[in-house]
Amino acid sequence: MEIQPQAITDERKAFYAKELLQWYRASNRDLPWRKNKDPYRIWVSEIMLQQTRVDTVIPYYNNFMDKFPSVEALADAPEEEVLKAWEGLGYYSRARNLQSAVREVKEEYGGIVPDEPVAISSLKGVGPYTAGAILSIAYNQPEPAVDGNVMRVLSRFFLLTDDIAKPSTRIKIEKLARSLIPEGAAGDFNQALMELGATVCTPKSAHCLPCPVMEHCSARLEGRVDELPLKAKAKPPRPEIRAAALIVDATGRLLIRRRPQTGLLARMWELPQVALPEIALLEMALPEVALPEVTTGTPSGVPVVTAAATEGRSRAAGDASANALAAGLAAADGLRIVPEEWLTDAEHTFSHLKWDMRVYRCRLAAPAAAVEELPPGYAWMGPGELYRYAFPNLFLRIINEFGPAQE
DNA sequence: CACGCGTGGAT
DNA sequence: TATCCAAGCGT
Repeated sequence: MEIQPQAITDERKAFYAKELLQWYRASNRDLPWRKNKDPYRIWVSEIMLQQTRVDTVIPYYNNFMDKFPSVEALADAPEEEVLKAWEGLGYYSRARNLQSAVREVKEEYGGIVPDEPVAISSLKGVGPYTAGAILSIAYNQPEPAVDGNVMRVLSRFFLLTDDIAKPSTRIKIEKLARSLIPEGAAGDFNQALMELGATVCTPKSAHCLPCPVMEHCSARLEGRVDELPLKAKAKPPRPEIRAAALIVDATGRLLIRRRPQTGLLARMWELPQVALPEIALLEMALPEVALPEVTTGTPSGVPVVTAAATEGRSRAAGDASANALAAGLAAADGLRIVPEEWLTDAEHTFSHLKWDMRVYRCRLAAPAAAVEELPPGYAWMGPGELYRYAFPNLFLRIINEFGPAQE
């Protein structure tokens, strides 16, 4: 580790641990998962807090604990209910892994969350950070819990210049963090590190004046707080143009589709939608042009939108994406639809992917008698049944604005 | 090790 | 508007 030789000394370590612990015990936040040390409650909170802010988690956590207050309750719940309780929180594999791991705890450990590093680390969704957090907070074991906060805070105090985006750096900082844990105070100390990072020593601006350890902080003493921690830039998300179909039948039911078992948004519900082929991308880039009114089908039998696209979008672009949507759903699922009206564009950025989605109001092309025979994975969602299906936020917003009333 | 995996707040 | 990034993990 590239550090100043004088930066890490027993004296500085002792100062750091003592001051930080005292600060935390005097001023820590009152959070719902701090009511008691129930390992299950700590566990759920740590999973929810992965890559997610405290303020976002709190309402989800309270609702989740109401619905699934114990290992037993969560183990016995239907998966759809768990996903529904996670709806909008993101990283949905966390929910599936959590329930899977809780079921293992019920079956293999008699419902008691294990208190040994090897056992707890073997549970699905429990990595090095979460294992350390549960062991230290619930069982007060002297295990480090190194998250982004801890890497930032320690990088600054001890002037560590390793790239915190690299996995190897986390390993090194874990060793340092382990050596800092005060006797008998692992839980409070680990939380103190994170609390400092979340409330004082924040990424963009280190608020040094209220910091309990500023007096001996190496980065501050060297005037290098703004440079640390060192972190490699992430790759920008890959753009993808898509089109979605909002289809409501005569009784006000919305046509929805369940996503695959694995991958992006696994097992969540969505509007039927496709990625647009390159040809559509090309046409969308065209300037507005005058086109003859098209009222009949294309050679491939795919219907063409007759209403001119609105909102500054060119006629060519609207037709191209709507046609690609109809062709795509026919090819992928055997679902025959007729696009009727452009509704809106929805942009959504994932960590690694950026969707630019056109949404069309469509109708089924199938004869009325065949409408009940849907392709596999498809379902009709009746009015007021939104509570039964788990959607990612992107689709929730579209459904709430343009879908049938949910009362 | 690099990448896939959501969402929203802060700047 | 663009960028960062938050109590990370699985593959």
